[in-house]
Amino acid sequence: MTEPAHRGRASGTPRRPPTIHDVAAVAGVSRGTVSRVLQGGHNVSPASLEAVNAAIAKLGYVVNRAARSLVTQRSGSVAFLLTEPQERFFEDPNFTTLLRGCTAALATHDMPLLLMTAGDEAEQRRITRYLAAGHVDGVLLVSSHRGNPMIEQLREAEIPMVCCGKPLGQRGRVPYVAADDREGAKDMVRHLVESGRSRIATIAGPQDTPGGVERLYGYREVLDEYGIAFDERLVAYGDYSRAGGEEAAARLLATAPDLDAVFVASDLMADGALTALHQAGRSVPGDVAVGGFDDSPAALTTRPPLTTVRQPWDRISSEMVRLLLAQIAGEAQPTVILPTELVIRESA
Amino acid sequence: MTEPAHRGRASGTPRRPPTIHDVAAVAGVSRGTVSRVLQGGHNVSPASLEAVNAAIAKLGYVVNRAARSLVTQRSGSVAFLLTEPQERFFEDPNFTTLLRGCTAALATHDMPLLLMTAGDEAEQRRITRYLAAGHVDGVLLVSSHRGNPMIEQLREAEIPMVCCGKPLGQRGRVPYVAADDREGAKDMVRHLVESGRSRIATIAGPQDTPGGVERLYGYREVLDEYGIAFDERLVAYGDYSRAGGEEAAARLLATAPDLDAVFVASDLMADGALTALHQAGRSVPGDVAVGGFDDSPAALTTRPPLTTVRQPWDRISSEMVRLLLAQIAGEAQPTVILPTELVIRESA
DNA sequence: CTGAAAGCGCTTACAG
DNA sequence: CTGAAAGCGCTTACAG
Repeated sequence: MTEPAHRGRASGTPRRPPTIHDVAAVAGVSRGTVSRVLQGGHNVSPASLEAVNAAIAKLGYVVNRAARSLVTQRSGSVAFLLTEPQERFFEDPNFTTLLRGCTAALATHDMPLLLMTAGDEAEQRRITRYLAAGHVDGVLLVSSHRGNPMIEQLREAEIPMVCCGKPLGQRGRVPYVAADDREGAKDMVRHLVESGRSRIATIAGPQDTPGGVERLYGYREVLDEYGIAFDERLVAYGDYSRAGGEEAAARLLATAPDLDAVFVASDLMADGALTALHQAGRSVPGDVAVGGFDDSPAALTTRPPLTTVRQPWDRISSEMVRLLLAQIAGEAQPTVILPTELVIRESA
Repeated sequence: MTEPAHRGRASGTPRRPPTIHDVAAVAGVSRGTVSRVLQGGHNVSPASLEAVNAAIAKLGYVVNRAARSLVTQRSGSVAFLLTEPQERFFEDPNFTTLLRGCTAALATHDMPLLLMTAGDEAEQRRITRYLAAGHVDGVLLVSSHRGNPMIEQLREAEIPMVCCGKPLGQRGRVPYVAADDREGAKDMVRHLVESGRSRIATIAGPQDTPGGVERLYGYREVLDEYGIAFDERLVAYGDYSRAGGEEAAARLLATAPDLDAVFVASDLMADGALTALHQAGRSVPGDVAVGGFDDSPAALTTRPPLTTVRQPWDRISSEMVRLLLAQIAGEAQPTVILPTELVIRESA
């Protein structure tokens, strides 16, 4: 058996990892055969296969991805792109759960995740350029607000992409993965009605986000179902933040002091609403039942713990990765809507 | 002026971005000259420089990083590596702040960040292999617990690396960036003493983490400073979690019911301690002063808001990136210890 | 200051 | 099933 050609490595010289050439020499085959083994071992004799694998193990060979990328025109990596201002994103526990899930799902395929945040327009341009240049094979896009210009640009560049949540105001069809916001909201509001509440208010999210729109639709639909008249005074809007929820609840208390339940479109806002209710001297759930949305960690630390709607983040992330990889492989994939789950705790 | 050679692009054929060859053709120079412009424009005549830049703009040329990497043996990217079990990491607001800061600092240098999490041993092996193969130019390592095997392996592979927080139990010197835990703790305990507290307890972090050890040292040193005898009954340990802080506080209340202050080694644990104190009927800061550590978002939502020690996360992340890039450039860089800041609110 | 040429480490038709 | 060879898009001495 031939020893691998030792590359010179004077002290100070950075060590060079073994190449396919070294593996071929040790295994006694051509580089083409080594490459075929790397590609799955088709059209390779058992003897060659074994020799190559032994050589790979012996040398600790790892493929040079840059070289592979250069010929395959694939990077073997995927971008996780945030188009929200960063602060917001990193404060939202939903999003960190999503990031964690996507990293894990991609690791399964030995694909690294590039984290990119496009907070302002200059960054959006820089990143669009980067992505359009083919530095990644696809993009996992998180953008909750309507009219994101990057989506259109990425589509024009024909970069495989899947969004988290339905992208609002998009002409073309962009595949996405989302929880069933409307059904989730309906489950919650039905629960409120069935438990005897009659003056049910809602704190909706921003109306340029899919969750803001859909959860409000769900609320209205259940009211219709039960023949309850819709009352504008029972609707307030928040920005998904704690402070926003607190202010919205205070407004509701002023316009509709007789409310006996509030469906809040996020747990963070629900936490804020709890504070406002508390300050107004209303007990929860005695005087007012409160339902949240997300089942975020915050839902467990509020007093009382929040009854809420669980979003299946683990599945959302794994489905996003699945759709993206399929798209990269050239298979068109339909959008996926995942069911939510009503989690009953103490607040409603 | 010569038009760029249009590459055939039948419908369905993926579009190929322009290459250095196209730029050279449009600019009327050789590919070598285009490359020189890309490298900074040294040894290039003003006329050529201008022609090349115009061609680049006209074609929307972006360098192919895979091709560049192949020859430079540099990837132009950096890994952000987590060796903690993922769940913990993503729950800790300090860490998400760190991740955000590093992404932003690297973006400045047009370097993407690869997010990798090595939760178990299999993942550690896979990732060590990946990194040792030279797929990144350096590693930003977050690992708070003693005796992380990856650090040693990465050192052996001679991969540039900087840790967040002092890596405990490392033979060789690994450069790191950290807040001055001990001084921060001393500031807090001094504040407690100066405000008239005499039975000052502490809830320390795990003793296999630098923050756990150093903050406890700081506590003891200030006691010595003031000639206060150290009392073991005034020390409890937690795991940096809310629940851990609550349990530790309950234990302290049992062993030292006369305590009038607690220095807690993290805000999350302090939040838990507040709950325990509350349940025991102690008022804060009336009966017991509580000091935290981190100045995390949670410090603002506790009741009362937490007096705490701010860690300079923005600077920690930018310094980590600075050290790493210098190391990649071949310049040895010393460890950096950053000052903390006492933030006085209502709890102490 | 500039061009021609070698070479980075792979993959992939193409012959055989 | 296998090897020889071309080529992916760059960078970098080397001459001039």
